[in-house]
Order: sequence, then structure tokens, then C-alpha cells
Amino acid sequence: MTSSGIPENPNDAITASEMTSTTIASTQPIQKRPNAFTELMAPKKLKASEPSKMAHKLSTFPGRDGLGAYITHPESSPRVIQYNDSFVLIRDLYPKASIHLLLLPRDPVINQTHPLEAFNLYPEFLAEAKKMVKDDIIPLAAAELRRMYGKESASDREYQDALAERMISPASVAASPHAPTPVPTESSLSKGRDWAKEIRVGVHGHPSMSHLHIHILSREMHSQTMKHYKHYNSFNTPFFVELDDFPLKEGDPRLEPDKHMFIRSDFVCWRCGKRFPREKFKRLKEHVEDEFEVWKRE
Amino acid sequence: MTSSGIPENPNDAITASEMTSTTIASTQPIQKRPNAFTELMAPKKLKASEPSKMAHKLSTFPGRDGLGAYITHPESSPRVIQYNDSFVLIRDLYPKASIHLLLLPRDPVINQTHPLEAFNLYPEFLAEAKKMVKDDIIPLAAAELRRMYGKESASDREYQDALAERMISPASVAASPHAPTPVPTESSLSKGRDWAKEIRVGVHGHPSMSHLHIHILSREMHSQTMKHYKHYNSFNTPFFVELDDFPLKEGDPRLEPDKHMFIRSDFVCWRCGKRFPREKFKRLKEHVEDEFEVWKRE
DNA sequence: TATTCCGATAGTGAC
DNA sequence: GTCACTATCGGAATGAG
Ligand SMILES: Nc1ncnc2c1ncn2[C@@H]1O[C@H](COP(=O)(O)O)[C@@H](O)[C@H]1O
Ligand SMILES: Nc1ncnc2c1ncn2[C@@H]1O[C@H](COP(=O)(O)O)[C@@H](O)[C@H]1O
Ligand SMILES: [Zn+2]
Ligand SMILES: [Zn+2]
Repeated sequence: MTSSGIPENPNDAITASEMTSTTIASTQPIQKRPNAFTELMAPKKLKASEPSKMAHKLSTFPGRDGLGAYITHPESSPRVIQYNDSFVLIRDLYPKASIHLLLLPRDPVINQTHPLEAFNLYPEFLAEAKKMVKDDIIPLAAAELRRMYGKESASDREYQDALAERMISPASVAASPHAPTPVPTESSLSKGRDWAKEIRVGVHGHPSMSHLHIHILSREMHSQTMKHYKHYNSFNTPFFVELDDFPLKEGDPRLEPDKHMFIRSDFVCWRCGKRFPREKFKRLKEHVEDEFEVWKRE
Repeated sequence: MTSSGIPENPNDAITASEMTSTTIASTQPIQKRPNAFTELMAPKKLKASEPSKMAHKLSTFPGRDGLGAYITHPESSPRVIQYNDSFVLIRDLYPKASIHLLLLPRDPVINQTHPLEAFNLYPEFLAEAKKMVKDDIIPLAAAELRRMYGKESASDREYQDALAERMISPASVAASPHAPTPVPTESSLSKGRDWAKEIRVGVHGHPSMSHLHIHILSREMHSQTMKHYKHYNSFNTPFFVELDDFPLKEGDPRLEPDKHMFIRSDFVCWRCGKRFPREKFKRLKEHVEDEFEVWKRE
């Protein structure tokens, strides 16, 4: 925990390279964090030295309120990727896939509303969210996926070859290791793997975290923090409602996720449809890991 | 595992002092193990060196057949307290109380019979078992209990005082530390705590170990290996059938222990009757430990 | 109603 | 359908070359 109440990354320290290499082509007045690299490299001393009890309490969001700190103090956490007056985009602290981001609306009324309700009550909010996701966040997430697995992907070969050609050109030789991914030539842009279609966007029918949040995640479910059956089923049953499906029609079963017990379903492999009894999570997990190895090489 | 297939004691090594200090006044042709101390002190080398495949297989009793080795090779295990042609008396390997012995009939027909059935089918066997228990085993167990807790027991004060007087008398000064407990004077014999009434004898209505065995155990349930709800309820519900209650009358509910689900009952403290939900084993355990501290000081 | 290992299940508390 | 901690519950194997 920092003094702002936002937990630091307990997992792999991939944030530095990822964040400094993201190429954001925002059409909205979104400001990139101006000091992400600086903060990450700064010494992390000052544990419980300066912050007073009061300051600590005021800025702490325990348990189900843990997302609040990103909304009130987006400048204080290296987990924040970008933010404006309406949204904060963060990296999920316990990602359930290689890419797992959360888009948090900042409006205090909206962000205390149940997502299934909010998207019907506030159509402008829904439209704004859809636009930001499509124009900005999915491209960002897709680019990150490509950086992670592009070199291993057979169908991304054409893009990767063009990329390699760019990289060895004199112009980029001087580029630092933290330089953004070079934009490939116009001709190769439309080629290679369509990583965006591996990104899913939606909400949980019955969220646990109190602040409204939209999940943006790659679909392969490869993650060390994906370790309970609820983790899998919350993203691979109708418990997960895609943003594009909103507004839901009246009577849609997804409006009553608990009643339909989606979360307790048997497991279905997202890739091949193979089924597993719900008490065989470990077997599912092993199978999903196998699928991941094949998927990333597609 | 030794080469005879009998596991050695994985717990506290109390056997040596206990076994050498037991005072057995057997009325039956029971032979004490002649070499208990010798064997215990002997080096335990020779792991899997000599025994041939065949010999090893023949003497191995894994899982639910684990009591078989004591019956076929009573001379091979330090867990055996005494034996004759009809019975072997051993220390339970996973005792559920301070004292926990098992009496094993050696007859291959009897010892493969369900206990609830055997005591009705073979009245001579029942009579023989009752006599041995009463005349020999209960006194042995009671004496051992007294050695364990006598000094802390208020009601055993008179006996303990007489015992101390004996010990400091010139005649016993030369006694080795492994000498049997001195027999107190006739006058003090009838005084002190009645430890025998703290010893319970009976069988489980639905045993797991395949060879017929009679439990002899102190009633306080103080044991580190008493760690599951079945352990407690198997000795503190009608699942436990006292030897003196045999033969059971037709229609006795204890003849159908599974049907009545005794083993899944809520817990009832053996001492004060306090009840605990079955899923609160830890609380029961803590309470029983508290009771133990009071009980031994009675 | 054997033990042991492993894993699934369930309740709690977080300030 | 937060996580982390603890405890309970549940099935499977249990030997050995
Ligand atoms: N302190 C936190 N910071 C960032 N993400 C979090 C934090 N706590 C929980 N999460 C994530 O928030 C999401 C909440 O999911 P849900 O409420 O089920 O829609 C999960 O994916 C968690 O991994
Ligand atoms: N290998 C063994 N040697 C001695 N006692 C054992 C062994 N395995 C299990 N036991 C005990 O045997 C008893 C079997 O109880 P039950 O079959 O429920 O009547 C339990 O008290 C166990 O602790
Ligand atoms: Zn599959
Ligand atoms: Zn009590």
C-alpha cells in the first residue's frame, strides 16, 4: 500500500516496459500519465513514515471499495494507464488473462450504480464508454497483446516481418529500448493477426467490487491469479455481459445472474468447448494452459 | 515400515518407559513380550536389505488391512503389549485418547467377522473377551492412566502419598528407573482415584479396519491424533458400542449405525454435555482440551 | 466408520 | 460474484519391482 491507499503490484513487474511502450492514439482528451516511468524508477522508501493516521484512513479503500482510490487519485498509482474527467483506465491488480484492464467511470453517481442498471439508465454514458473502448482501449490492448505474443504467432508473421525490417532500418537504430513500438508501413497494417478480436469487453452480472468497472481482457485466461472456479466462470458464462450487448432487452436472463447460477456452471473450454465438472477446476486450468500454448501460436 | 509390515511409532516415543513399567497380573496364559526393551534399544538398521520379495509381500498389510500384521507377527512389533493364542493387545497407532489400546482376536474366522455380528455368533468369544478385558486389560490401562496423571489428581492424593512413601523406603531405593510401579500397601489399595472407571471398552458400529478389534481407551479424548469429527463421534455417540452391552437385543438402533447417521451428529461434550455444531470441530476440540485439564485434576 | 495427500468448499474480515 | 486466511469437506490411493 502506498500512502494513497492504492496497492502496488504484487506480481510481475511488467508495468514499466509495457506502459512506456504503449502507443495511444486517443481521440478523446485523455492524458497519458506524465510521470509513470519517473515514479516507477523512484526509490520506494518512505513506508509508514510520513503519512499521518488520518491521511492514511482517508485515502484507504479496503476490500470491496478498493477501486475507489484510482478514481479519486488517478495520479497516484502506477497501475493507472490513462485518465480524463470521465474515466480512469487501470491494470487489474489480479489479472485473469494476459491483458486485463479495468475502465472506471469517475462520475460518483454512475460509479455507484449496478452496471446492468447504469447502461440502461444513462445511455450517454453507455455511448461514451463504447466509443472510448472501440477507438482507444481495444487498440491499446491489442497492441499490447501483439507485443507479448506476436513473435510466436504464425498468422502475425507478415506483420512481424515488416516490423523487424523497420527495426533494423537506420532511423530506429538509435531508439532506446523503451521506445514505442514502431508503426508498421501502411501496406502491412492490414495484414498480420487480428489481435483486437482476441480482446473482450464487458461487465460482471453481479460484481463484487463496489465501483462500476468495465473489464477489458484478452480471451485466453492464461494467468496465475486465475485460480478459483468463480474466476473462470465469471468470464466464460452469461455472467459476463459484453458491452456491445447493452442495452439488454427486458427479460434477458443475464439480468438475473444469481437466479440462473451461471457462476456455478460446469466449465466449458473457451476455445474447444470441452466440458469439465465444476469441482475439477485443476483439470480445466491445465487444459486452458494447453490451449493457451496453441492459441498464441495461431 | 519394518520388514514385517508393521509401522513404527510416528508419534511420541513413550513406549519404552510405559511398556517396561506395566504391571500385568494376568489370570490367563498371556505372555508378556519377553524382549520389548531389548528390541527398542537395538539398532534399527537393516532397512530393506534381507527380506525377499515374497516374504515382504506376505507380511505387508497396507491400508485397511493394517492390523493383520500384529496378528500374524505379534513378536515383531514394539506396539504389541502382550499376546497369547487367542488375542493380541496393541497400542493404537493413532490414539484418540491418552490411553488407546486395541484387542485383536487371532482366530481368522472371528477376526474377519463384523463385530456386531461376531459377539452374537460366538458367545464363547464374547465371554473370553469380556473376561480378559475385566481381569487384565482394564487394570493395565488404569494403572497406566494413574502413572500419567496420578500426581496431578486431587482425588488420587491418598494413593500417591502412599506410593511416595513406598518409593523412598530403603527396599526400593535400588530399583531401576524401569522397575514396575510399586504396589501400594493393602490399606491404600482401595483408596485414591478409581481410574478404571475412566477406561471405556467397545467397538465401532461400522469399523474401517478390516480385522475385528476392541477399543480400550481413556475417556478424555485428549490426543493430537484426534483431529476429525469422525474421530470424536465414533467414540461419543451410539456409534461406539460398549463391550458390556453385548449381545445386543434385536432392533437395537446401534445395529444400524449408518442408517441413524450417528457419525454425523452434532458434537456433545463427553464431560458437561455442551453441544457444538458438527462443522465447529475446532471449537469442540478446544473445549475438550479445557475439560481434559480439569478432568485430570479431579 | 484407517491415514495421507490434495483440492474444492465455505465463512470471516478487511476499515 | 475483491483477496486472504482458516477450517471444513471430499475423493483417491494406500505395496512394490
Ligand atoms: N485493489 C484493486 N486494484 C485493482 N483491481 C482490483 C483490486 N481489487 C480487485 N480488483 C479486480 O477488480 C475486479 C472486480 O471484478 P468484479 O467485481 O467481479 O467485476 C477483479 O478482476 C479483481 O481482480
Ligand atoms: N497400522 C495400524 N496400527 C495400529 N492401529 C491402527 C493402524 N491403522 C489404524 N489403526 C487404528 O485402528 C483403529 C480402527 O478403528 P475402527 O476401524 O474405526 O474401529 C483406529 O483407532 C486407528 O487409529
Ligand atoms: Zn479446449
Ligand atoms: Zn464440556
